[in-house]
Amino acid sequence: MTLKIYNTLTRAKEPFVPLEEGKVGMYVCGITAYDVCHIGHARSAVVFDVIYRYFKYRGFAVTYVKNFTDVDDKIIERARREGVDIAEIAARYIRKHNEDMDALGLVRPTVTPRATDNIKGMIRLVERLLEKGLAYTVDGDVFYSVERFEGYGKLSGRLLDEMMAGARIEVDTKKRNPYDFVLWKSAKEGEPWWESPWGRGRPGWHIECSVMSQRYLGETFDIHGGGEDLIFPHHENEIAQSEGATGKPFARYWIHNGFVKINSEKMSKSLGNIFTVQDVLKQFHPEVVRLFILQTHYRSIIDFSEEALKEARSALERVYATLLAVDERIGGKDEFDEMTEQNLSGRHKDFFHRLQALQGRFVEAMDDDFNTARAIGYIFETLRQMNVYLDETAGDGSSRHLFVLYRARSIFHQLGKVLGLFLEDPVEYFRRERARELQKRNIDSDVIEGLIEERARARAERDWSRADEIRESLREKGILLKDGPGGTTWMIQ
RNA sequence: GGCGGCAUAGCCAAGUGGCCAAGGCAGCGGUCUGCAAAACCGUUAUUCCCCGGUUCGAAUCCGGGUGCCGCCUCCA
Repeated sequence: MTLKIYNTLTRAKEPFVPLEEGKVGMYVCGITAYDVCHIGHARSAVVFDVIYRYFKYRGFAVTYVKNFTDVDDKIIERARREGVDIAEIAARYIRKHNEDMDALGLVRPTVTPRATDNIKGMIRLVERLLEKGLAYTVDGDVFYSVERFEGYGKLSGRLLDEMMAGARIEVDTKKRNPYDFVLWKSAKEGEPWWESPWGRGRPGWHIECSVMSQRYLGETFDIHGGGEDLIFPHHENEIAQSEGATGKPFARYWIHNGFVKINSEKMSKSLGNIFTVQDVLKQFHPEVVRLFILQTHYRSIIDFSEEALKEARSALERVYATLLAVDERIGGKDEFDEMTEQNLSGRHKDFFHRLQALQGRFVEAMDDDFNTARAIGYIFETLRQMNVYLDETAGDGSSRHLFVLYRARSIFHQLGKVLGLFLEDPVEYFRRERARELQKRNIDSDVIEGLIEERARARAERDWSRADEIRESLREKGILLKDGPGGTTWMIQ
């Protein structure tokens, strides 16, 4: 089976053939550290996290590089406003970024380089571009001359001539072509600077990615990723810089994730509809957020709303409810060495085969341009079969039955590990979710317990109207009671 | 103006030439229950925006139309 990837560069799904067999080099544009991460960052991060995990699942040795931009106009602006050093701003938002990403259950990349640790490399690259006549200097600024690079526009699929026709372009008399971009920017008074052959200044936006990708992955590498908004101009410019300097192909496969909309509107500061990762994670379990993201193909637009998150939560709860049932059935037993498929028959064997089929279908879906939506569909299909199997085998304590359940659980964990889902202990999952909901609603569990006791007394006296009254009053607060043989338990809707 | 994307059930969303058009949410029916809820099971699109065309056969390819959206400016 071949893994296929949609390559923005060719606008087609292509079989993935790594540069070096069994290895993948992957560079993803990280954040500019000037503000907290929002749900759009979360989507991109989760998507590439899953791609990273899937490559590893498929047995590749992956080098995953994700950079931090820690010098930039927006950082400088923020530092000025707060009256602190840019390093402080960058450090603060890198820290917050890491907290958010850890909370979302992301695997840390192999390397997370920072722009300011690579200034020398950037200067060398700019010098190389000047030597090749692809760049020019004006008053301490260095610009890339897009007209001198033949392939300019190949990633975004636009031609310089066409763009010039209608675009709004700021008048910058220093540039020879409006689409020339700055490689090195001279420092104004009060701005951070580094010494360079062109005087004190700082790097332009795009140059860091050319330098850091090359440093960790080589001049040509397998995969470059980021949000679709980065296609132009950022990634286009990276190609111009890197290929212009080396004369070799830059990234071979370009992967771009789609945008997040908020309640059907574009997320933007002016609309004030930016949801930060922190806010969302206060409301929802990280796996709910991941499931929400991964239920849509990564290249499609996804519409974020509280409603959509709630739907994802309902779906995730079903998985944990089943895993809980499986855990309860299995108990602590985990020795099934003597069991094999040959010991199975009937419905045990049938379900066992379905489990094995799931693995194959999962890989087939993921191989098709990381189709997590389809893969998750297969998982839910198997989940239903698992519930049927659990029903049919109620009361069965045989070791062949427990063996099948044990395998089911481990397959769910194995596939879940690729998606970053279903990894919590089910008991712990429900405990945490209940606590989260109580806190959100500011309800004290002692009060609930008290009412339940009162209702238990009423029920013992067959005072159904009083019992129903209590149930109803709790239901109004979103507390649902469940009467079971061991007493009454409750949950939050 | 240029480039590109999308349109599939009440909602979300897979599917890009051929088994009954995945899956999730919601709804409905059932199991269970003092009644419920939760959970579970079952069920919900003769049809894939419209009109033509290609084909033995199309949601899937081609042409036209309509609607929505993104990028071209910092942006994941």
